[in-house]
Amino acid sequence: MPNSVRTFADDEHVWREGDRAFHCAIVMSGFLVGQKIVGGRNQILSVHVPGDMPDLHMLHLLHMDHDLCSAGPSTIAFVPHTFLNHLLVDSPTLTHAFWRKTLVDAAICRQAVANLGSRDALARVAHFFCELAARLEVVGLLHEDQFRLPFTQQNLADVCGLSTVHINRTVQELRRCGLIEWKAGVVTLFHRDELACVADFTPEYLHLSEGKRPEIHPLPVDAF
Amino acid sequence: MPNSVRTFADDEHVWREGDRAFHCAIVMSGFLVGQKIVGGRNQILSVHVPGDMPDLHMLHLLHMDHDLCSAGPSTIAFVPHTFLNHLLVDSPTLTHAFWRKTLVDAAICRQAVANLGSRDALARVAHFFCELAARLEVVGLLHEDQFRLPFTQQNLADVCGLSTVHINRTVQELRRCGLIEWKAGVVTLFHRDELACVADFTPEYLHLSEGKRPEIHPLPVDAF
DNA sequence: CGAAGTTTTGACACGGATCAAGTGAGGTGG
DNA sequence: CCACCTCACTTGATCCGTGTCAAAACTTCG
Repeated sequence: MPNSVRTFADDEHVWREGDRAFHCAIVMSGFLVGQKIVGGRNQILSVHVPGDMPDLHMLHLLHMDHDLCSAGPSTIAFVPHTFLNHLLVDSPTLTHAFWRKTLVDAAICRQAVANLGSRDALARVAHFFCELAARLEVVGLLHEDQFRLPFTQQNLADVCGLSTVHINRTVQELRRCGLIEWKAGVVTLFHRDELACVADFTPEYLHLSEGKRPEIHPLPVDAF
Repeated sequence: MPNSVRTFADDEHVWREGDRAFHCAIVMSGFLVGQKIVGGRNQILSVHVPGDMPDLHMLHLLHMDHDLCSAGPSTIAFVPHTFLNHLLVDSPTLTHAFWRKTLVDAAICRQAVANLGSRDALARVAHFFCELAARLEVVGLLHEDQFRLPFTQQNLADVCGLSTVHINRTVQELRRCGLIEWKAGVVTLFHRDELACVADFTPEYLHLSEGKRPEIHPLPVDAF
């Protein structure tokens, strides 16, 4: 694919709200977050890990409705929309794959709504770690329940809709319970099952292990 | 389109979490909500108005990750996936339109994250009314800033992640300020601009008035 | 070594939850 | 047509989770 790669420092903007994008970003390394100032606070709407295409939706929408910003240093590849559009015209399969990717992002977003609307601070933070671990595992960035996370506690506060002070106390509680460690930008999960229990986390919404999309004329079930 | 129409009473389930769907629902009248029990509470993740296709994502995902449920009586049309898939194979334009629809739903979901994460009760409720009015206006169900809403205050509480008691007080405050009226299942917005101000509502994220998707070989800009 | 940013701690304030009781309004049966 | 029941809405009192403010300890880096 034709592409140009660019590196971003911590807290550098890839797109801003209102921007019109002519390229799709692909996270090669590091983390990107979708965010927006609302009610005087910065609210992180989505977290994107390597392999994600955080602005795939811009293929069909005219203007960004939030900022896209690096959290920690990251390297991003940009592919022209024109190229992708030609690709998609020729390949229904690829179209479905891309579409599906945006649908999984939407499912993750729905889960965030559930998280913010109905869980207390401890469960929210625990859920964040569980989800991130699950997603990083898929792309091979989780090693022995351990992963790099170049976030400040402020970032985590912006994800969880909490104050930094309270995030700090909540993270300490998770540490005290022996569930996680987080220092020098590295997170370790000590008891993933217990953490998942605290978080009320189940990974189904990530739609990870679902079989491939069936052919349009489905095969008999026992063909699988 | 081949379709079967069914009516649902208040609080009847269309799909449940884990279900596999072989038809797409289209809301003909009434309201559907996507919801999920989380942390002992019922959290409404999305609200669907007539014209919406609340489970369009099930064309590509295997299992529902939340319940779909009627709020108030509603009539729903069901179209077989097999039919839609054939339609989409033949029409890239329609594929883009459907894809785009799921992307707008995702944008609305992101806004819900912002809402729950960063706004206080008053702004959340006000935002809900603003958004719903804007969406109903598009489908011609808003008449003189007035629309039918067959919700209980409990439903609204589930949308906003608040208790019924507090929803009640918040709605009363909006009434006291002369911003809304809500009785007998009919909502009236008295000062939409002021309400939008309280809610910090801007409709861009609904991506309503954006021009149509340009052709893949774009025309010169002054062609519009 | 100093400066700036991040994490930690404590004291206190407040928004919203919870609990409990009371008021309606619509639906049903006698 | 009225008595009753149920469910939604309303109100008041109290409690708790989280926010805010302010300062101290620690880190990172120039």
